[in-house]
Amino acid sequence: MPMSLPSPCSPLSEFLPSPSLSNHAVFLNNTRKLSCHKFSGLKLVFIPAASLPTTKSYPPETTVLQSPILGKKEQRLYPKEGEELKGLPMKEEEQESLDFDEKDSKFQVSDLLNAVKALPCKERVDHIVRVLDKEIGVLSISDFNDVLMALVTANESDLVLKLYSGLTCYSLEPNSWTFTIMVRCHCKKKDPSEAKRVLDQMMLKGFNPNVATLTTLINSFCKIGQLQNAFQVFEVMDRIGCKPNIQTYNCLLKGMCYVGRIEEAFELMEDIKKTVEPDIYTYTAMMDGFCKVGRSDEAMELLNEAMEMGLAPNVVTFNTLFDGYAKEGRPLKGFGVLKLMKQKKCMPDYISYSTLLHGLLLWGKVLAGLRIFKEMEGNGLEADDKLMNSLVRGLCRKSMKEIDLVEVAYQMFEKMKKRGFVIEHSTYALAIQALCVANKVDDAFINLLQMVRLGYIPRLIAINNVIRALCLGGKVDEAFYVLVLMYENSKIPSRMSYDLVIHELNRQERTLSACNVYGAALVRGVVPHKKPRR
DNA sequence: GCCATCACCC
Repeated sequence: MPMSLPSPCSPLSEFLPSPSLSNHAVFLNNTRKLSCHKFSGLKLVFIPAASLPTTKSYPPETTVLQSPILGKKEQRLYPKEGEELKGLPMKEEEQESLDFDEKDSKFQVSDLLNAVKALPCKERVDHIVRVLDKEIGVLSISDFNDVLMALVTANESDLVLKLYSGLTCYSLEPNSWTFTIMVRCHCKKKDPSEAKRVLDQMMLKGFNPNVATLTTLINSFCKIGQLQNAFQVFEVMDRIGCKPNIQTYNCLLKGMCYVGRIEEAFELMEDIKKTVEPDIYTYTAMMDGFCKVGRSDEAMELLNEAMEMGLAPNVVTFNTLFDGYAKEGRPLKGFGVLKLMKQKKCMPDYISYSTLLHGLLLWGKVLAGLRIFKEMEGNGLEADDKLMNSLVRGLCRKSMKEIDLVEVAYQMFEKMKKRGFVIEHSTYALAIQALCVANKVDDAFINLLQMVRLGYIPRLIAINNVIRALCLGGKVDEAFYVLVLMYENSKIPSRMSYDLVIHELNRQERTLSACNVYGAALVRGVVPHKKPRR
């Protein structure tokens, strides 16, 4: 029986998350990173007026905006001593509410706000930065909203909260739009519960939220797996007669997939088809759901269905499939996806290539990976440090089974260093391990020294690998040097480390040295199994 | 006015 869309008449429990989540694996792959916002370079900080280095006095609760990126000392919000303040004269009641110590202070943002209002949303913050060294003063709630909105857009949630909490200081009453902004702000901070409280407050004041606001909140709950709360908001929507749109449904669909309730999500999708027109987001979300649980073929079927419906898959749609096949252990399927993608005139992007490449490397398809890497570079997409590290690690891992590859791996590793890529600890570790396996003892030794010089403390297993390789090659002095290097970096070698060195010293009949090493071990609280030969 | 999608993990 098809599941109907939740409404106040249908039992909510059908849509609520099961008490124990059936698919924990889903969560493992959902550590998402915050994307860099256009304005992330902007850092606006509040400085308590009380701490401002000025002879003018400000009310203790007053804070001013200051941007560290302005840098210059001259760019500030408060006037220089003796400087004439610009801006409109303050209204009587504002002066009253601000409770200035000096009533003749004029703290204005009117100029800023007027200029900001004239700008499109996205450019507002830049402008704020530019004119922030002018004084600030608040006119109306809608001006206030404009500043709040600009700051939310600029990912300055904390700043928004501070501004909002000072609202009453300026004798301003929040209006519908203020509440909407605050809901968004809390959602952006991944705190939908707080957003819900704002929503309740908003409705208590007689304002009705619209579909965009409610969808934001639903999405926020879904993103942290709180489907029950998401559906509660969905219910509110129905109650106030606000019609959900395709975005709303897509959020719920995604939420269901996120908590592993794939079948229900699929049923929901079928119902969406009956209610509203699904879009490519709907399909992509469902495909992602299938992919995340290892059902990429079904995702591919959905892609075909979407295309038959005349929906144009985008780069995200395809990238979802790359990831699905990669996780499933069928990374070569990615080549077919890549081909289809190009057929559909969809340009693969950085994520396409890196996902495919990671998948190939993960499953040992290193040569195929190299091919993709070259195609990627050929398309003008430069691999970043992380991807390069990953590629080299993949090559190293593979080269431990296919010794011939060790040269390719090591060349790439050295090329990375030359090009100035950051080499991660784990990359050094794997390179060293691969070099040991390939019996390139000197290179392994050199790289161990190099990584220590870079401030990495190698793990015992890496240390012992190198010590073992050195000892096997008779290079016991170098092996001993590794021990010393460890002391110097406050890392106590293991019993195994000492055993290897003592054993080789014994073999070379360097009894005195063996005794010294044995003694050194005891001093550090390690009792080697191997004893110096008498 | 404001709302929805994808990757790297060593």
